[in-house]
Amino acid sequence: MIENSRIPVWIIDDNKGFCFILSEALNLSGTIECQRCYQSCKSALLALTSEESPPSVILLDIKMPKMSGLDAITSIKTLTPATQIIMLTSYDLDENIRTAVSRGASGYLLKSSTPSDIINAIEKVQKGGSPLDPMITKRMMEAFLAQRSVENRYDLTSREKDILECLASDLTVQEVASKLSLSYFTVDTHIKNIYQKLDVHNRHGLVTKASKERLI
Amino acid sequence: MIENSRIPVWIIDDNKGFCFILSEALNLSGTIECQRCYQSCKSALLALTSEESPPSVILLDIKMPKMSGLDAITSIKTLTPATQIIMLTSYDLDENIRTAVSRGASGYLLKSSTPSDIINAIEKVQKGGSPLDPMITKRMMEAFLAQRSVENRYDLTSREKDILECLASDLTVQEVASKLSLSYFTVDTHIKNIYQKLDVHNRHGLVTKASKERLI
DNA sequence: CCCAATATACCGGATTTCCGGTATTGCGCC
DNA sequence: GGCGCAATACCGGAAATCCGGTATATTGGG
Repeated sequence: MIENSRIPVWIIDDNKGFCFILSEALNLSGTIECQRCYQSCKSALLALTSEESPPSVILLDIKMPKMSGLDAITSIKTLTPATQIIMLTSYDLDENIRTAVSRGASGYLLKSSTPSDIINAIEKVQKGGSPLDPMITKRMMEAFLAQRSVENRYDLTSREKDILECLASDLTVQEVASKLSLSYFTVDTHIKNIYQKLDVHNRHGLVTKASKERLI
Repeated sequence: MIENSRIPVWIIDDNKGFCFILSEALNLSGTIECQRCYQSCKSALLALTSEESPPSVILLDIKMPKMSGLDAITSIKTLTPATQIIMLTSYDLDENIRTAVSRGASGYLLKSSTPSDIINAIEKVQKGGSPLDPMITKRMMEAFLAQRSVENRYDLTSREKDILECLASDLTVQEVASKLSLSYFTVDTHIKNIYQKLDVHNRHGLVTKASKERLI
């Protein structure tokens, strides 16, 4: 069963030379068997529909003539859902990454990766992981941080967030006070503090800012 | 050239009986030649990849085992972009319609359509039209209307829209007045009218409502 | 030509918000 | 134990908003 334990992999990339070299490298690893290389999505999809044993992992380029690798993801995932897809491409545009991940790609590597990076990624994905290029990881972290909600961005306390919530949903100070079982004055104080933190000076400015920067 | 002028059509629907009947009906029309029926997307896609002469029009069901007709649209449009797709399905969920149209379907009929409806639709799509079930058309109109922006939905006058714009961007009544070269009282009057139309009673309520329903 | 709608403008009183104070309690941390 | 911070609470005056009036000029359509 030693040869059966090797992970079956296909490569879809219109660069024939790249396919060949990578294929050789993968096979040298001992744990991976690169079975096929396709230069177009169409031929690969055709093989997937007729093939009785789909690969465990597909390495997929984005920029290819005719059908883009991004579009191929959906088709592959529909035809053979169990096949894991790792994008292996030169393009690191945020939009491409988002699209790939949302369509079902499990990993995203850049072509600047070394063969051993790719081998690691294939093994990782086989274990249910999501291998990402370190550069991509960094970018995702940044995006994640950038998405911090207003409250966090402005260091609002949890109580202040409660108040903000109420203020956004059209209640008077008095109403907020009863809703949260607080004194009118307490709410007033909180509001003053929120205004200071968000650098606004009235209710509509607050709502506008909060809704602009997402939240509410 | 008489037989060549007939429009080549395929049907993809897992209901074999339905395919057969419809196929007969289409062929009786004289203008249409129903060449193939497929009971699954997979077999149809396979045929499309190998076939040298794809059909002009495909009638496509949504609910099918394995691959949904909705998912097939993308693949068909990639493989043979010139092929027009008409959805022919029992499902009239808005979400399905949106998906189908966004993925490239040209028409959307319900299975309650008569054979002559379907024949008309095929001929219409061949001429570059977008045949839609009357029911669907109605629904789309409603959605279109529902998408009217707040101002339109609430019949705001153009001046009121100006004011609303300013109010949303954190200005006091006084500031709005100078910005638009109006008297404080005029702006105040407009605001009263806007409040009445939008059924709110204060600035933050207005901003909240406006931003919730898009705008700003 | 008149009417309805729109835009403009004004008044005054009630209500709400804004803001700068002050103050107490509790909690975690050095 | 003291310090800082968060949460609670209160006061009062200034400012802004809300609202129900009233009123005039313009304009487009029947």
